[in-house]
Amino acid sequence: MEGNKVTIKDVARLAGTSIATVSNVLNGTGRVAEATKQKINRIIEELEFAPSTAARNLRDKRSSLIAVIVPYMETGKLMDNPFYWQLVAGIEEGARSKRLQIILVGVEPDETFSFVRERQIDGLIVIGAIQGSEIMSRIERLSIPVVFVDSYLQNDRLPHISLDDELGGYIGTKHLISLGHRNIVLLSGKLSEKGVNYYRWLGYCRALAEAGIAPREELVLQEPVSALSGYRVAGKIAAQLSEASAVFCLSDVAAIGLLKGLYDLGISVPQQLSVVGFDNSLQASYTIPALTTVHQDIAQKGQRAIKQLIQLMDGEPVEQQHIVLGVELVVRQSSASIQF
Amino acid sequence: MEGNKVTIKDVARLAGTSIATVSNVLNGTGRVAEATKQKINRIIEELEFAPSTAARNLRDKRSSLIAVIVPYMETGKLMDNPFYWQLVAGIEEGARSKRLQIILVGVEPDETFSFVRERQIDGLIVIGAIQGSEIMSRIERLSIPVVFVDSYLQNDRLPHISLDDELGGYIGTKHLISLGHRNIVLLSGKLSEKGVNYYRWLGYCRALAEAGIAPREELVLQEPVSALSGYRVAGKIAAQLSEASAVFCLSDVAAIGLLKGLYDLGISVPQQLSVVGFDNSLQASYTIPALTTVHQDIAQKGQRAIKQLIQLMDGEPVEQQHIVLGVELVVRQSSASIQF
DNA sequence: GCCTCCAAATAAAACGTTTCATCATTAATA
DNA sequence: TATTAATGATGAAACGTTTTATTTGGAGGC
Repeated sequence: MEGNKVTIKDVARLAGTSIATVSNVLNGTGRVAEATKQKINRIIEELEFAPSTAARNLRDKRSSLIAVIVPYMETGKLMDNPFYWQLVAGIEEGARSKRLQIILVGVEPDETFSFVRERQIDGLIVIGAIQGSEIMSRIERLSIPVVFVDSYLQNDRLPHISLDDELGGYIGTKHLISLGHRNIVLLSGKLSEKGVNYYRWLGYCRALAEAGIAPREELVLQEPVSALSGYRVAGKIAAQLSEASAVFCLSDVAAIGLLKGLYDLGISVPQQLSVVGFDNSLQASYTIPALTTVHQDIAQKGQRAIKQLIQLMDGEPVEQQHIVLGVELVVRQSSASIQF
Repeated sequence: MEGNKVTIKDVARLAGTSIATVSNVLNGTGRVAEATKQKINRIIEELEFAPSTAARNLRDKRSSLIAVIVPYMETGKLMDNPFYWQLVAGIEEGARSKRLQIILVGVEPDETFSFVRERQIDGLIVIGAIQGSEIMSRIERLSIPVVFVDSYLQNDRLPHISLDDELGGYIGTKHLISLGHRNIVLLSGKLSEKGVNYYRWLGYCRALAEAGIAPREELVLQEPVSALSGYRVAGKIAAQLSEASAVFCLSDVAAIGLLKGLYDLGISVPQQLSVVGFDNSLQASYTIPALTTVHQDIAQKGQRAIKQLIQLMDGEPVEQQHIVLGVELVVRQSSASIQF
């Protein structure tokens, strides 16, 4: 309640100094006598004075706010894949340690970014932007520091953190091939948008080619990334793709749905069908059977993104514009040698 | 690029009017001739003028920013339970439709909230605050609209959205009792903090009492809410609690871990042990066997929270200070009649 | 032709900071 | 003692809006 907000003026008045001096104490700038400093600090404490960010922002033309752009689904909600939560958690952690705050913005690929200029957002982290989308040109005109995550851009000079998706697709597939599988279904998201799925698919193709296996288009299923998709695909595989002996899902959530679908159909994993996921999400080790999957360090992805963004914002040169994080195969129980 | 930001002055100059008029056009206030309005709008478009939120905030003493306080774990990251993501997604959706932005703040129970005053945050959504924690008195002194979610407060006049946790605990337990179970393990979070777990536990006790079953303290396990906890508990049950025929987990994540732990130990669900979860998370229908669980509408929880907060911020009277959402039992395959 | 009234437009203050240039005081140096 | 240097403190401008009170310029009424 306390009526009106206490301002720097109140502090100055009570301390018997000028507001400039208070400001100096606040920011550790200029020279202030120790005694004065102490006195002012005491009064600040007493009054519970908190400097107005709005005034600072106006003065400094900065907001110490960074926006994280998360894609959203047709339902109007943020993507429900827990992957994003882990990513955001990583970002938030890094931001908090630098006393930055993040604003979370769900945004449709081609939506306007006016809020960035209006709010004088200091930096932007964009998750999952895709080549050629309107978003890119919009962002470039903003001329603020931006770090892309999991985005594929024609312009390689833009800072971004991504994964070696192609390699991920490759090692997942190769693993299955080395187990004797030749008819490997790929359960992917849309390939037309050249995003992460596309590159993982390239890796899949490379592994097949290397093994002398002709790629078959009907084995590549493009479905929304969700558990439900995986579940439904199980039926499709049983009905139309009985020759398949393995499925490589380009996300763990889809794999989880698939495992369940197969279970309901009485198809045993890995005896009758091997399943490999992608992400090594928190859930991956708790599926039955435990999911063999391509590991990525999601939290680190977020941390690297925020770290690079902060460097950019501080005007420090960034050592690497494009950071590609590694992938690693985690073999668990959902994949096995093909049975004859 | 473009050098400096374009301000309302630039617009006024080019339109040959005063900035006051431009401001009026911007906000639809005052009277301004149609021709002038058109001209100004054209110029705004042309210049891509975006009014400075900082200046507005300073003027209006508002920020049109609401903060969502999410608890974080000892690791320094936001809680990794996907539950929070669904909740935040619901909040974000509601906020976006009102052109509000949310800032996501990970905060340790007793941390300072100075940023709220500094940023002149207009509203606050606090998730999972508990009675008696320092947080409460801090928040009250802020005197801004606050909506609590999943929080238990001594002060019932504070607006909050919660679940009928007691009932949830009751129906989950009752379900198991009706299946003939009498030795029901409760896998809970900490009960000393009187949060959601505490009230669910009360419901558990009530159901037991109603059935004339004496509560046994050693059946109530207080563990961190995580899949790993659930997994470990499986071992404990096998080793020390062989008389138990059912486990009621107060979160789906823990149930998922438990199912896996039991599977690894060769204990079949539901034949040897029934398992019931809580939340009906997205994963619940994909476990093997599918999880019987107490359903709550998480997204709605978030939406109601933001809706109520907006009402509060608009100064509208809120119909109900304390909204209690319903729970519902979803019976799937992880629970069954006790086998003799 | 004078007065009143109304629409349209505006000047100026206020919001709460930071910082630059300046000033006062004391200490150090010649 | 006179000059310079260093320290500590300050006044005032600037940041970009919104809003209140005021001004301007006609149009209508008499």
